[in-house]
Amino acid sequence: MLLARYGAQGWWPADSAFEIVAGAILVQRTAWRNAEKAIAELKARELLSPSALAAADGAALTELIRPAGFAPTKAQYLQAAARFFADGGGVGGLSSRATAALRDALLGVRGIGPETADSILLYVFDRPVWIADAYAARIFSRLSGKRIDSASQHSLTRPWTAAQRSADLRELHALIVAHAKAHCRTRPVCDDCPLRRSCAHRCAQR
DNA sequence: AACCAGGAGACAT
DNA sequence: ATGTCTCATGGT
Repeated sequence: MLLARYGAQGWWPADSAFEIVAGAILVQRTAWRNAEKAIAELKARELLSPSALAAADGAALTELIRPAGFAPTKAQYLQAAARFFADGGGVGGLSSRATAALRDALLGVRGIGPETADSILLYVFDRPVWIADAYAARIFSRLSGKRIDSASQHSLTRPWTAAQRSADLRELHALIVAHAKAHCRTRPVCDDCPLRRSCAHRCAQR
């Protein structure tokens, strides 16, 4: 029903797989439009490849991505990720690994935490993974009427995904983001929420 | 002019 | 294992 309401989201457009990786890091705790500016700067300088980004000057990189916020930190994160992909033989080289092993390896990279790792698994490596992000937590908390803490956010959302197709999970994640943005903010009551039937608590009007 | 936007790491408990 | 604190910028 979310699909009917919001339509296909065409999620995460990017020219290359590694652009998605960079985007996933740059967008952390940041509005997409700000991350987008940083990506445009990187793209204009041909820095959106693991080797080029790993070789870039850190201070210069910091200036390029300043619009995305947390620039000094994210510059380090980006280069750590670039090194990881370069050392691993790029997306192609890494894709021979099993999902669980790949996830562990990603989590070992500075700047790649659970959400970013799962986003990369789903959108770069096409693995069927549920993304338990803040938006999903918001929706589940509205549906259940309970607060979703970090622990239950992790456990409650992960197990049933094994049989799902990655394409569906991509779309679902995108729809959840769209819905959470439109309805599940912090204020109460919404009359036209598509989840209203099962929405024991309430959704928020914008 | 406060408030928020696809988090993650360091650190303490 | 589970909570705080900090990090930084641009748009409403």
